[in-house]
Amino acid sequence: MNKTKRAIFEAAVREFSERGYNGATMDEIALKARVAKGTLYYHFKSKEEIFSFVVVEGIKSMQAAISEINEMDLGSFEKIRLICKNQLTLSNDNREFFKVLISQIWGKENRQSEIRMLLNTYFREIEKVMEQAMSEGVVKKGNPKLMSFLFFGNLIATAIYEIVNNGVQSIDDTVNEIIELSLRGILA
Amino acid sequence: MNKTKRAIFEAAVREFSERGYNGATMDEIALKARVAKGTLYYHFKSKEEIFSFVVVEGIKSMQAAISEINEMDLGSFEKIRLICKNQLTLSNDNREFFKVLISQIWGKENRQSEIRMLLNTYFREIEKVMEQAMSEGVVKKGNPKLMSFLFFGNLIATAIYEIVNNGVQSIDDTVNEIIELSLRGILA
Amino acid sequence: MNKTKRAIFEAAVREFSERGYNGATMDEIALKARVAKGTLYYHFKSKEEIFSFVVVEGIKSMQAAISEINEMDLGSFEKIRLICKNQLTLSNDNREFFKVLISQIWGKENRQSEIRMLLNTYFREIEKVMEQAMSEGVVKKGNPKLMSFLFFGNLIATAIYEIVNNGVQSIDDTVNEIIELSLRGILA
Amino acid sequence: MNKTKRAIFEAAVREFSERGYNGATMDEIALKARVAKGTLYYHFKSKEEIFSFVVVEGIKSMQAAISEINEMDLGSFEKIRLICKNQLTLSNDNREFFKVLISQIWGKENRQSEIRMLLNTYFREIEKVMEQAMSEGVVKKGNPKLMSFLFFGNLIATAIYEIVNNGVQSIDDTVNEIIELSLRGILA
DNA sequence: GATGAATGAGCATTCATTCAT
DNA sequence: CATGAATGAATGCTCATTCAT
Repeated sequence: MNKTKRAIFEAAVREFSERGYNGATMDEIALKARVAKGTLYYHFKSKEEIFSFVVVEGIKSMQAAISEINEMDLGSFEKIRLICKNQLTLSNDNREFFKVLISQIWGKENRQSEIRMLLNTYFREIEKVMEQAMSEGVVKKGNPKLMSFLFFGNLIATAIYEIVNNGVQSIDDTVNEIIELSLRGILA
Repeated sequence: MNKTKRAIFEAAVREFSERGYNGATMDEIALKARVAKGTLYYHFKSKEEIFSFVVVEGIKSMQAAISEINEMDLGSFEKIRLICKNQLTLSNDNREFFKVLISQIWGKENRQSEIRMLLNTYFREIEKVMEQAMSEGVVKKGNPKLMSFLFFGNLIATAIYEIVNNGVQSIDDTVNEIIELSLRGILA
Repeated sequence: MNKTKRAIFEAAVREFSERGYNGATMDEIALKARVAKGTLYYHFKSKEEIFSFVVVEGIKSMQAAISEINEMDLGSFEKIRLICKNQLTLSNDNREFFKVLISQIWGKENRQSEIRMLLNTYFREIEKVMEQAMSEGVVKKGNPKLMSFLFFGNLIATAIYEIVNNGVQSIDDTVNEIIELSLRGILA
Repeated sequence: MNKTKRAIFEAAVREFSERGYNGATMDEIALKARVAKGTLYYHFKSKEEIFSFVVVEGIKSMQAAISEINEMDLGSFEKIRLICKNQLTLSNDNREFFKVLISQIWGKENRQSEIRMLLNTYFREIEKVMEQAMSEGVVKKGNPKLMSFLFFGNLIATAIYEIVNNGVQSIDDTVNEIIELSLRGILA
């Protein structure tokens, strides 16, 4: 990705996360990227294409992080802990992108179906970890698919938590608490 | 709410959930409600006002359900179980509205801040239940606010689960599994 | 056709004839029709639709004129003479529309194919007259289709003649000369 | 004209004839000519200049053909016959260019006025032939200017005939029929 | 000679809102 | 109460032209 395209990419992430897909304007993306509006169209065919690019890149990098951990020589338990921490931190560091993602899961437009498909491959990655952990007896036997969604729900919850009470608690503390609650439940 | 206003309300919920706030059009709402476009403006001041109305009504009814349960003569544990089940079912039955809600939590617009404020009062309601449960020793001591967000995260996760694998599992089974996992954690 | 739609129609004929399809702008049509730009889209779906409407209406009225003459109780020779005169006058009176037509016969766009199809039904009308005249022995046996095209070529030639030497000769004189030349040829 | 310029010229003729002046794009011309867009501007100052170049070249070659025939040692009658055949064939062989020409006779733009001026010199050439033929008694006394326009109208009619019924009749047959009809008229 | 990235003015189209009936 | 024609600001997108390499 060359310099101009990267500038557009970064501007787009910010704009989409602030205004959502429909609220975002090409004028504003161009302004934020400090290029002329025509330049957007030199590098991308349309607003939708910029959006897709943003989403694909983002999900790619979240998956890449999981794969990396999965290939480490660690037990299932440590892997799960590490993935939790890693993904929570990642979604927090790229809060802007994450908001784009979540606000566009719903709905009937093509780009929205596309996001759901991409997310599915992401979920499958989490599922695999859960399945391994189950077979190792680390995690209760159960529905690994549902677990992967709950995991994702936690990411979203954290994102909302952050946006509603912005910055009253360190992200590290939040992450640790969430991991504890998810792993061991809330009952005394 | 008279007949026409109710028709507009219901049309609006559907339209907003299908297209999001910006994607929704007054033309389409009028069409779905089978009234003339001008009629929308007789009953509401603007698109934003219709949207607010939809959101306030929805959150109101979710809160009402919790209050009702809270006033029952039950122990903390049973209350939590009941609220879980009730809210998961409610968010599933009103999936359309729920999608509107989630897609609009993010962003800087006024209506979005307003939603976050309304949600906060909802979270506070959940928090109270958690606090009571903690003082009764039913739930681990911890951060009740965070717990209320994780609870909400589970609602969202279920909604996504439903939309992605639409209808492969009965909602009752899903609800029970989620309650188990949330209460007791995933570890073996 | 109500008042507003008529105003748009007339503005469109002028604008398209002055600038061609691509050169014409919706802004200018709105200006000429003295309505807001949005009004164009209240009455027509798109620029193409305005264009189609203009063309269909125009060809319709040229065909109507021929049909009317065809139904009169006249001999073939008189009919041909009358149709020549009538169509030449008509195309001259609606020079603006006629220019729109001719400039858009060529090319691969949908609207252009559509025009050619409409013109074909027009040509067929002329053909019928020629066929009748042949069977009555008034016109030489030959290719009636080609004759109908030559007839149309004469209309165009007159239009060009008018535009190049604008107004140096009365249209009536021009018409009579053309009829003579077409009917009897140029040879001495 | 060097190789690159010729490639651009030929690409331009095709593009202009397919899309008209305004519909044609520099991008597409560059693509068709297999050169970079900037190269167009190395060889021509602007889109208008390419267009002018195309038109001037085309009319030049049609005039050249007439002059050549005019200089032959033939009677008026033979000359007219030869010119008819020659120009009809030429306009058919360069149908693409011819379409560009006709679609741009109309309208108020500078390039369109320019075309009309160039055409006038072309018409004058035809006129001369007619005048000579009249003085020799080969052609009826009359308006030689109008005759030259009718002649041009026949070229156009043939072009339309060709485009509408593409290729159902050999061009040679069409040409002969047209010459007959123009010279001797359609009456029996 | 030739290239292609970058530009920005211009354009078709959308849509929330108004208002006379 | 209800309507729907009319509005015009806003927006996605196109494309001729420029210019540094």
